[in-house]
Amino acid sequence: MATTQPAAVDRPATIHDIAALCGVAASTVSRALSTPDRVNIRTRQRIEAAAARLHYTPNSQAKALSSGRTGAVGVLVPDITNPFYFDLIRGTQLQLKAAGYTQLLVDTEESDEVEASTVEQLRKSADGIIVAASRLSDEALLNAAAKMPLVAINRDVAGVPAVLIDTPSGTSQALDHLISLGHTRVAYVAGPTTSQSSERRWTALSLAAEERGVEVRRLGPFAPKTQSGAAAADAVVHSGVTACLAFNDLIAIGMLQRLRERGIRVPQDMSIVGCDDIFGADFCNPPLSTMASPIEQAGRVAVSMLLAQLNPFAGGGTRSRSVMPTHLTVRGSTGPVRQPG
Amino acid sequence: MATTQPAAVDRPATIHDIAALCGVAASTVSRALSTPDRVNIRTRQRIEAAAARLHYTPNSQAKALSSGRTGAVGVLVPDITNPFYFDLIRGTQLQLKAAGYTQLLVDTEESDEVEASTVEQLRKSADGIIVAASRLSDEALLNAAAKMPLVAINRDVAGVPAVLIDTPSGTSQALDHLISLGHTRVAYVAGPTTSQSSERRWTALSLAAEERGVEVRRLGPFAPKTQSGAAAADAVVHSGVTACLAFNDLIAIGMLQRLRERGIRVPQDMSIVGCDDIFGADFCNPPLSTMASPIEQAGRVAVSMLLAQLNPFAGGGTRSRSVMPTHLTVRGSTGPVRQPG
DNA sequence: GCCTGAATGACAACCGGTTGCCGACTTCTA
DNA sequence: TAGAAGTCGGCAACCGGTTGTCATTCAGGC
Repeated sequence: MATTQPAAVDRPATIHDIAALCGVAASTVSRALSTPDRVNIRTRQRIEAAAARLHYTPNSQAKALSSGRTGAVGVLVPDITNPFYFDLIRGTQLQLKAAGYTQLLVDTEESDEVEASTVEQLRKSADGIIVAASRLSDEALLNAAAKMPLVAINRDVAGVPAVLIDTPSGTSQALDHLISLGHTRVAYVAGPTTSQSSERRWTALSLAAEERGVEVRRLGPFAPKTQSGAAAADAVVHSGVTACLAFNDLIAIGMLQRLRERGIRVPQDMSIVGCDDIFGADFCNPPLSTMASPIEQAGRVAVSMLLAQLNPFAGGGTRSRSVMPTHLTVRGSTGPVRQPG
Repeated sequence: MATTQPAAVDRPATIHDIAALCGVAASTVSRALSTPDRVNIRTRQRIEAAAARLHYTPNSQAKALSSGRTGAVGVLVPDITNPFYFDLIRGTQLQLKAAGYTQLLVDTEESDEVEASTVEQLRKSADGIIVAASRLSDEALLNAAAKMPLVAINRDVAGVPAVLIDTPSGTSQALDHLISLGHTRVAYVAGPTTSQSSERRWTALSLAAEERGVEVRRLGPFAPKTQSGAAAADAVVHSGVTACLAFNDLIAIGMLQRLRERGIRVPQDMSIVGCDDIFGADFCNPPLSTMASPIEQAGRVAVSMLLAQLNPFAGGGTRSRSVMPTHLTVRGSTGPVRQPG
């Protein structure tokens, strides 16, 4: 059967096949498909019919090569398996797809070198990139942003368009919450020293604490993984505080486990506030009070900002900075301070 | 400073730039870089030096267009935010990167149509694809596999290379575990009807139950999300069983929450076994007994099988099927049956 | 009936590589 | 020293589109 078909070898159809079928030049086919106004409506309809008949799909490589636009956007995250990024990735994916772009997702393995080389490579194979929690130095990031359209997420560098999640201001909410429960000695369980948001959060927190006349101390740094939770828990207990803010939910969840092993009750003996409201924060034991942020939305916003850079027409004034609010979600891991004595 | 540089407009260097710099033809540069034996060692070294000086990086689009190889592999998952896929994705990513390939990750949104169109598109822009938990019909999948190198994960279709996770045999372990705890009435909380593994698991389970003389009943189907857990929990309670196997951990975790709301204790009043051992299964409340499988390894194996298809040399006999074992991990969600009366 | 201009479509160069083919130069052999 | 064999590098076509330029056609205006 199949062999009796006239034209179709089972190779994807090209514009040349369509051109031959319609008796026009390949360039006409190209125009009919990309700038329909440039071609007579009758010709165009013939071409469209032929394209449909041949199941024509444009070759994105060729398109990219000749037009310089790849239709792809790189999304760089430090660690795919960190649940924090799930919703972010989903947000970017949905928004990119809606705009007809392909998402190139890369795990940079928490490494600035991998990140740098990925950026360099993507410079040719993507139209722009979105970098979450970049490990690059300020100048390296600025440099990258100068070379190609780029939006950073959770990284604040002058001159680099960014979507920021305003956890610093969330920390004062969290602190107020703890104060309202009677806590006066609070620890901050810091994330990696390379994390800008950890730094900014600490700054905001210590400032807020000073204003309110409570004591905060900083512990760490700890890697943002559940495995670090044990060490963090021990450090917190040893420090003598009654409550703590963890850099993120992974650490907080790890702490929960360690504290249970040690027979320290949460929240009776220790209150814990996490950050990010990741998958799992609502069903761990006890459920985690945490600073929730609209991560998926952050992803979408980042995409919109990038697309605005890519085609400056299409309205939508090009914001170069967007701050997502954070709010405290109180669950079971925070409670009144234990009355001494 | 930068403006005083002679050649470099700030455009990525091409082989033509190198050729001009070395006084050779572009084709020679191409050969020096891709088939080094084909070119004199002295010429080659000059070219390599020039390439380094110019920070030359090959343009992958152009490479793909002319050679037909893209250096990319598509990885399709039904839902990126399902934690089950995290480790899978990480496994494929690591293995692909090690082999010098780029991973194109796509979320097919649980839709066979999206999946089909993605496959069609990837046919040109990737050298091969890995499809996890395909929603395609058997014939569609077979057809896709005929058109391009493809490896399926968790999908068993004759003629389609696959990595299978042997949960069916895991179910009898789980059943034995429950029987050893005294349970005789057990429910299977089924996943989507489109899921082949749900079907196979049910088949294996009902067979094992018959052999052992215990009663199993099937409930569902339920969507593989925590949100479905509530309905599943209610159905299980209503069915009068004392233990159940859930299609996956997401449903099981959702059930845990619902049961707690209803004041039904796990495991005293109801034992639950999940499947997949996803992120969160170890810290939910109570920690979930579950069928654990080496998902990351499954991803790696899938990549190896695909690469074996791509370059049939390089040894490593092309297996077309690989089965990953499953084992039961017992945690807190299963316990002795409650003595009636 | 001629001129102007818009509409239309063909031609060809180009994007950045790869690769088949061939000629020139070396080197080895007889 | 001539001829054969092998090395090495250049030419040019090609991958599948895009796009600037230009010739042709046709309609309308005078």
